[in-house]
Amino acid sequence: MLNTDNNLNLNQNSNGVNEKFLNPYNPQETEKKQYQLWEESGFFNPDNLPERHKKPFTIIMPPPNANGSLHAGHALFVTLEDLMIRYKRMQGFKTLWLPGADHAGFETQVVYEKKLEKEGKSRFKMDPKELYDEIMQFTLHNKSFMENQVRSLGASCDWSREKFTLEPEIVRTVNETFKKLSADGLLYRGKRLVNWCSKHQTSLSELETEGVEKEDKFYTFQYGPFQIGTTRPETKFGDKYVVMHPDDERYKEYEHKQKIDLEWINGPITATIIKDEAVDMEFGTGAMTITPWHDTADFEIAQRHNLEYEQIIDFYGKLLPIAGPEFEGKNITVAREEIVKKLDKKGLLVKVEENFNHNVKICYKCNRPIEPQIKAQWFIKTESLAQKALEAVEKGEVKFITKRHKKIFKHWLENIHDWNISRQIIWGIPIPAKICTKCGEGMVDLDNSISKCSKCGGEVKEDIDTFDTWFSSGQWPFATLDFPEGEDFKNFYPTDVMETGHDILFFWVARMVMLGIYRTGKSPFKDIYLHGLVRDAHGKKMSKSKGNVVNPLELSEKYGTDALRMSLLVGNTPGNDMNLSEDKIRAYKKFANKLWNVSRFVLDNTKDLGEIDLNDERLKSLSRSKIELQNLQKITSDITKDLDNFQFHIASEKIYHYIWHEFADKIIEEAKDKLDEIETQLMLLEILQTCLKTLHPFMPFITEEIWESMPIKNKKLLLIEEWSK
RNA sequence: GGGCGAUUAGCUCAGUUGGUAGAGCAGCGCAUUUACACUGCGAAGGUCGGGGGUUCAAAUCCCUCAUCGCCCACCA
Repeated sequence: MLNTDNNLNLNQNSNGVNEKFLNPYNPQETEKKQYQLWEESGFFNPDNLPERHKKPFTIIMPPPNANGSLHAGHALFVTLEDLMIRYKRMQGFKTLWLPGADHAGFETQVVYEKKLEKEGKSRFKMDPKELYDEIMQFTLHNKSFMENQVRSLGASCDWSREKFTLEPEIVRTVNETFKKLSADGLLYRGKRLVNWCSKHQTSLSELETEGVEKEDKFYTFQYGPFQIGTTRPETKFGDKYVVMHPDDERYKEYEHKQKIDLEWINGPITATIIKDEAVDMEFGTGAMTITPWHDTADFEIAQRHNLEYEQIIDFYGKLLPIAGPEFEGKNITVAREEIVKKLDKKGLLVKVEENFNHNVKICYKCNRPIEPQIKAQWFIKTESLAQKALEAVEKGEVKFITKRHKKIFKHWLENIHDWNISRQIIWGIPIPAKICTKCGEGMVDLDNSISKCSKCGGEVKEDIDTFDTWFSSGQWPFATLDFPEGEDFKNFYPTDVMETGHDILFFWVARMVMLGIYRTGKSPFKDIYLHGLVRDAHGKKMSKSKGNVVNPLELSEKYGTDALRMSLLVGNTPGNDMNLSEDKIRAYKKFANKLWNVSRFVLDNTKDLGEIDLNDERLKSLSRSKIELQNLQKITSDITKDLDNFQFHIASEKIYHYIWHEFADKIIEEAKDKLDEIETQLMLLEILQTCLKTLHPFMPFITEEIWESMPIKNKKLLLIEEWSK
């Protein structure tokens, strides 16, 4: 299947140019071969790098979710991180790029549930253990698939150190953090209002919900002497508090905590008047009733005044017995109109306004409205953690490449809420805790040794919830380096660059900084490079429903990985979204071809030199005298500066421009008249080898392939060649 | 309700300390025994969203307006 002529031992070309250069550049063949050579060389592993590689440079790879194929965003991060790693490796750093795979708790469970649904099954009818094992199989299968995709994008990461988020060592670290948080008083189990998704049957963090504008009917009801407005009549069964602003002149005759009798949905009730400043006097009538169990704002009011809470809606979105026999068990979506009808009949409906615009929270996965519910969950007190993270940013221990993200980051940390880390899903790390069946007390229990409640002595049961994925992945940088005792932790922590998508700045980056400092005392990384979203050619967000999703592997198959990589680098500024079009990739395929032909020309016309030594005195004196070589030096030094400043979009364009419009268009054209001069030949070879080195981090495959044919003595892999100074 | 980003050639985007506007694609013209048709070369194309200001000089700094997009926020 392989064309052996193109594969082996074509380095010595005493009788003319390599045969392989007679054909156009063939990325598919080259890429497989070169990746294998790199991997077998062992140089992806920092321990195997030559002596000169001393100072560590580390990137922890954002572990891709092991639940599907890679998308364009993955191709982008692999390209950016591989660029940095290859550049630093050539510069002589002891580079570690640590790959991983994420079980991606809720994400994967959602993917798997969809699969189950298609097969007519439901997770709620399955044995939890069986379900877990099935998802594990599914994940491990995808994991190896995903790893090969990362390979084919050219990632020079150390596979020997690869970590999976559900490995025992990772789980141990995560559990210990949980315990430490508890010991330090930063963890509590509280009955708090959580974002409940009735479809997925789990609570979600603030970040896992989305706010959307929605038009609803706005109802005004007569509630005793008051008129109260609502968009959610179905929650009103339990409303027995009517709240107004203490300064509202209209209601000054009523006193705080005053009781009044009134007629309501299912008959007469006694309501209590509450005065609270949270009420907006300008809105509606300035009076409202509250449903503390199902509304965040109401919950806070209720807490302030020590009011009673009642659950109206169950966890499946159905009304509870409190709604009375007429409504009990009905789905809230159908009950709403019926309740309005009933109130109307009783003469309590004042008016209905159509098209009332308001914000509602929805589940970011299924877009169903979130039903706030009170539930006992584990919460992390985030304030002190956030404080430390802010200090690290202030002191410059963590730097943002895109300064606007520093602002966004700080703003979020300054307004942080406590973090609910309990999830009611099976696919994840089980929370190592016991819950008292009597008083509800939660106790952290890593070694399964607690058998009765520490507070009331009651029976305990295991907590069946799992951790929010981000709680464990927030510890990724130190967990993967075998914190606290491992050699890797001592050598490679803190890491150097965190490169990831700006969409997970809060989800992940902020949590890593907080938890990293909390566990290790140091920020887990020094520089944060955030990339934007990869959009389609016209700036539209890629989505399966729109059918504009591109598969990076198909593109790399079609145009070559190097071309794909260049198209993701040129003109892509840090932090900003980018558009990816096939036209652009095609342009860099042409560039690869151009370089291929340049190399053919140079190699074909420098045969007289034989094999030369890179330290050849002739090259050195040439560098001092030739204007072309001085210009080249200027270019490479500019590019070095750009790379150091994370200006990859500029660096990539510079090398592209130089090779095509300087080297090929001018230098080679002018050299054609004096090809018989040794000096000319030396110059061409020198420029070519410098171009290959400089271009290697951007386009690793073709440069290594050409390098293989360079007539250079004691040649190493280009992968570990020295970066041109 | 706050905050942020964008607005540059027909399209998609670069342009990091202010110094006569750049790339890819599309379109136009020329070139076919050559390193390269998976091509080369050349030309064309922009009052840098509007208005105002600072400056010898502004796409770049400041103010303001407009349109689009994103993020954050417990207003029934």
